[in-house]
Amino acid sequence: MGNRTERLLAIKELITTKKISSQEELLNLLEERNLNYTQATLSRDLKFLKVNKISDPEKGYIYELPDQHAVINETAGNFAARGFISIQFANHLGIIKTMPGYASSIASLVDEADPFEIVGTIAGDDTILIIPHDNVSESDIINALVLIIPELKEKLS
Amino acid sequence: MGNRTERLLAIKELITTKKISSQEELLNLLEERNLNYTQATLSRDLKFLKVNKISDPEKGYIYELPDQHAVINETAGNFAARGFISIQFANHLGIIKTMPGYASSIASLVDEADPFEIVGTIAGDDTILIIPHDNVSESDIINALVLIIPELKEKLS
DNA sequence: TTCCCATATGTATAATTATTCAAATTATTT
DNA sequence: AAATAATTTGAATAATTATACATATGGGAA
Repeated sequence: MGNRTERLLAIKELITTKKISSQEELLNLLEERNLNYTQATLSRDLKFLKVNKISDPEKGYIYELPDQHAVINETAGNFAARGFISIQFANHLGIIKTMPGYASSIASLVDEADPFEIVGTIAGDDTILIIPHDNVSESDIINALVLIIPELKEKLS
Repeated sequence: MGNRTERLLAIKELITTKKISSQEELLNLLEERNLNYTQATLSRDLKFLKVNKISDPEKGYIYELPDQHAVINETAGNFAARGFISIQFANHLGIIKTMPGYASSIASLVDEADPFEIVGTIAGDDTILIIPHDNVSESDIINALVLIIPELKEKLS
């Protein structure tokens, strides 16, 4: 034993690829992969993975991973917040680091909101350059960002 | 006893307004409204209403009505629809033009929805290349897009 | 009305899932 | 390394949820 991680990955894969409606069913599928555990462990795993049980026309109820919906579910702000990594300042300029691919969409949120603290932005793939107006402090910029993307609040304090 | 409808309405209301994590809990809340039933009936009601049980940080798992998502849902779609400008086809490839910065986030919606018409996407800053499977028509692609982002419907007809 | 038939519900129980407790394993500190 | 703490797991069991079966209720059809 001892391969909790392997088991959790297998569970995620099985849940996304098959319609599974009970822990026993899942248990058997894991067994086919030589992952032998008990129902108790599975119960804990499902809770850990925050697996939901949702209505299904075919099988009554089936397990589903939580982010299935979360993706669709997402607001622009959540989307931005997820990709946001950090902001630093150098020479009166702000540099936001994002996850790959997120920079331009986050920057465009800033541009659209058009906060008066900011002249403009330049976005690459994972970096945004924030160009502030004169006499605008770093904390002004941060406050403006939180205003535009409230979901960033936690990451920025 | 004959007020099944009243009971079902009460259940829906209770589930949307409170975090309820067991049938017994729900049973007691119904009792407070002079709706006296048994757990068996509730079990059937929840199945009838297609109520899901989803992970909740506070209470472990709670009941949730199935269309809750649909509403929030709109936001990601609206976000995408707002940035969408046009789609054209050339050489069996689709080219979506978006407002600056929107390309990658719209493309990721498409990727995540994974429609079987589409092999994959490549996104720049304001352009997405859609690579369809063979034998897929332009209108198939458009229909798939509308499925993924219903808000696009008006723009695409 | 009387006889069906479909639906709704309760009781009892089966099936499923969560948890307690102890043992084993793994990680951390001294 | 030894000691200690934290984590993981299984077995047994508790708690929760679903269902088989019986009974009741209400709505047509004859």
